[in-house]
Amino acid sequence: MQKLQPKIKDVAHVAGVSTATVSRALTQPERLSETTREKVFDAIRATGYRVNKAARNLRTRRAGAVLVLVPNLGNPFFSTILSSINEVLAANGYSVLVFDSQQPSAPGQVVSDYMLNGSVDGLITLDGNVSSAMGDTLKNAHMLGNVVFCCEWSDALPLPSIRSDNALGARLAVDHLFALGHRRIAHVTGPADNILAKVRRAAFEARCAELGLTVAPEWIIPGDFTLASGAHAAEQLVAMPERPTAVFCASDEMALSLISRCKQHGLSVPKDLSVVGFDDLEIAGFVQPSLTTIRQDRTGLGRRAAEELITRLNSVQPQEISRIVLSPVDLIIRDTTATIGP
Amino acid sequence: MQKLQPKIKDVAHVAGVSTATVSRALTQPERLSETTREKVFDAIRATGYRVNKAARNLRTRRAGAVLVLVPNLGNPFFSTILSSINEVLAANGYSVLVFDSQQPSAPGQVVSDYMLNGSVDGLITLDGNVSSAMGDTLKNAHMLGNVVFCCEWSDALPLPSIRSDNALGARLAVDHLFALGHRRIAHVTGPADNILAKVRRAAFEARCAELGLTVAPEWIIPGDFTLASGAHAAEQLVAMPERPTAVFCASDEMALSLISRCKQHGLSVPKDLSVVGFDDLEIAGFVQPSLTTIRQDRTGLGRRAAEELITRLNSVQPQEISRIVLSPVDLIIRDTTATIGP
DNA sequence: TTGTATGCGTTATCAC
DNA sequence: GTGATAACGCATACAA
Repeated sequence: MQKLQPKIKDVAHVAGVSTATVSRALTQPERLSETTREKVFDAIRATGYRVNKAARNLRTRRAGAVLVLVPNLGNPFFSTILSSINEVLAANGYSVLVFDSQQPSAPGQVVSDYMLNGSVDGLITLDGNVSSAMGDTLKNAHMLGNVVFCCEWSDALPLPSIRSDNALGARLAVDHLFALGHRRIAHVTGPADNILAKVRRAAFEARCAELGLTVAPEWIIPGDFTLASGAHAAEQLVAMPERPTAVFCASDEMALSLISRCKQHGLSVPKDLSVVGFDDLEIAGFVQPSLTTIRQDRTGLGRRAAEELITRLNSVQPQEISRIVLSPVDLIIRDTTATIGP
Repeated sequence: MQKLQPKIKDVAHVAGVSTATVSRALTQPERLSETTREKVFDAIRATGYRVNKAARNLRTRRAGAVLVLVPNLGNPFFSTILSSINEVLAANGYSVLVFDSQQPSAPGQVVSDYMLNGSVDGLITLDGNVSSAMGDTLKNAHMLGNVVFCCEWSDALPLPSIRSDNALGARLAVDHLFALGHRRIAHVTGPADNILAKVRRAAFEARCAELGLTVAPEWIIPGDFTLASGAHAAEQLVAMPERPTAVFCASDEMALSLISRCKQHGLSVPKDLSVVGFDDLEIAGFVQPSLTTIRQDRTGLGRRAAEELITRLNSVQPQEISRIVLSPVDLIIRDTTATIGP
């Protein structure tokens, strides 16, 4: 005895009004007289009515949903941001669809589909490596105005971007180490094709140059943001004949595993080596020694990206402009950095 | 000059066939002759047509989407699982909607809405603390058959549940410590209302009893899975007059911060205290000393939960049965456990 | 194998 | 302030 989901017609019948009135009660209640409005809401409660999302979406040509493209969902850095994006969007009546861009299926294709088939109204991408093909597709469909970058970005696409002041973060790290007396500073990078890695590395090198510091080529150690690459970087570091006295890692995860691996080699942090991370993951404050790092306002990044998108979705004619919002970063001084030894 | 999104009618016109034929080409291409099928696909390419999801959903009464309810998206434990859920669902043509149950809005209400208004076809919940009200609502709508638990579960709802063998995990931990000579073993629990915490604690106590070990009440230290609570537990531990020689933590995060805090108090792990965690987060293998822990197959949990749900969505009449799938756990012996000192 | 015609449940346009 | 009615774009029962 399947009891069918009540529809707007059933509510109208119970309330003794037309379907149009029920619909209005749902979408613009202020336009109804108080008495009919209450009649309708009573009927809605009585019938257990829920609006059919598909029908509404079809009619209004809106999805009430947003897609978030995440590079590696398993990374806690991104999932925290996703959480705050979810919070803001949910509060504004939007559902959140999520897609991991690490998946086998071509992400650009998938994302375009979501946008073009009306599954979602907009896109927040935490992945800067979006294909230009995707950009073209969305542009042709006049949907490029509903895309916002968060954290990462692409210089090829002139879109709003909410990001940390990565260059400042790198400078803060270098300045801090410099002030502690360090003159031989290494840098563990992120993936070569990652925009964050590029910017942080460039700023690191520029600041070192400004301070008159020489950075030997071998001190630029390639990493990829992962724990494993941090450990690998440590191996290279300890093997250097003239070891740097400090290292700036482009991510906390690399910094943490680098420190652990250095310990295994008998190197003491910060006595023998000062280490600065980037991100300020929660665990950075709970390890021993606790990690000096550059804090990113992850919650703020997600929140502001979501707000930016909502603004654009609400505007009649979304502009394809590359508004850049820089989120502040802070140097969090903990226990992995110290003045250089004798 | 907004170029309107082409519809099925436009494709039909270009291909010189009826709209029904175009629709069939999309949904059951094998039922068309090869020539017309190709004509249609050519027309689809030519027009840049994409099916309108809302219209299709309205017509088919399906959403092609699944909701995943996550308690604390920011927790890497859950986000890894979400990632593998995403992978399986995407491969099967389902979109993934995500909702963080930590949000202010009443999760049960929100989840029910998603299910009842047709936004999603099914639900995978990683949160065992779903309200019974939600259960009732879904049951009334005959939608309870499309819900699957993953990791956590609720004894009040007879639903399929993909979970780790938590009791075995606790036993493995105790047995390992016992074999190393430990007789005074403490336990840091998860939140009191969490089903995983309950099961792990009960199994811990039961195994200790079986082995003839006494567990002083104060050795059961309340935690809540977080880093902060692990540090707090460490404080209590070091303050004990007759300290246990080993501790089994209900999560890796608690274990990691407990170890760090103990170090600050001059306690050496594993010399003065052996520690076993639970989860096997990736970082457990990258800290120094590396963490002995109980591995959960997070990827497998997510994958199997997704597969279970898909099976049920494909079945004509989903059963409301409480099929329990136990995912194996493994003791991963690393460096935080050692034989008891003299 | 293909075409015709109807309806999915809602909102928007127009009357009243 | 409210009601009748026509779309929204697609999939399917039925015909051919």
